[in-house]
Amino acid sequence: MEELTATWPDGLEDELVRELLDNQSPFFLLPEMTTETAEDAIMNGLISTSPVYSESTISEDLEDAFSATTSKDHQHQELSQPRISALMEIGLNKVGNKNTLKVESYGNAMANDGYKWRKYGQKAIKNSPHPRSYYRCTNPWCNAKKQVERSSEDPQTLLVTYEGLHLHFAYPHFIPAESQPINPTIKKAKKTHETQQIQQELQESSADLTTPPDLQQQQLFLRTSLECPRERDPEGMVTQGLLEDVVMPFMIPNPLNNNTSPNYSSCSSYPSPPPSPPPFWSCAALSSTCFNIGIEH
DNA sequence: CGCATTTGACCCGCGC
DNA sequence: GCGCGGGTCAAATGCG
Repeated sequence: MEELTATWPDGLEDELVRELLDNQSPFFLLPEMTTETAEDAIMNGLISTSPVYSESTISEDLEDAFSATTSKDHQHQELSQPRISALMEIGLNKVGNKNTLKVESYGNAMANDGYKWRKYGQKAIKNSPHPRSYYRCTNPWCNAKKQVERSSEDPQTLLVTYEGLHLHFAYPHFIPAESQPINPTIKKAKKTHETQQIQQELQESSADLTTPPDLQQQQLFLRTSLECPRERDPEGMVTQGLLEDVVMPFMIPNPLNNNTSPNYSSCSSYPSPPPSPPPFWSCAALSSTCFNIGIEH
């Protein structure tokens, strides 16, 4: 992946960090920011102008921030110190090999983070009066997961750990447009078949490449993302972004309107074509990233 | 009826 | 090897 980031336009990585650190960024709307203000930001295109970042860029940034002492590159090290303090300030932490973002928020944003999750387990946690719930993205070809538990220190604080990608947002970029097989009228009965078909197409589309399949996908995604990073849906909403993929749902508890179409607030709009994510977040390739969200009432 | 949630069982890694 | 704890599975159940 390093060779991938080497091909990126200059400043792309730092821009991500700026977004991470910038409280004024539409990606990090402050608690006092009203939903209306958030809508304005969205409608004004502030959010939609975000570039697309790679999984490695994000994780490496966070990695840099939390392992400044191991930074080899001097220039990198210079960046790391302000990154550390600033990232810590907005609540970025690291849990094990995962990155944790602690964001002061408001309301029970976790109840609706804009994605549709299916609960697949709940466990009592030792030394904690509160159980931990396990959720998966309802999209069958999305590996995004999250864990939600209540903080033992502050019962009003929910600790949310994200892991994996909302990769389904990227599939439109993997799959050649003419081969997108999804018929919106076909429902769940064909889910398994469709999943296999997409996987097969993914393989076929990259069959002539010599790099490993995973890297092929990432490269393909990166390439298409960079070539058309402002792809918009018919409403003019951007269908790509990056960190807001995960973060934005918490910063805007009620994205635009809760009563919009299910496709808007849910990633479970499969098997219809998936390029209609919540419009202001992304198909970001964000992997193994853990966010720790503090909810305050 | 279809889908989501619940919940006990099971699996696996880790420490002793 | 064994026990423990975290993560996942899957049948049962609930709900719209």
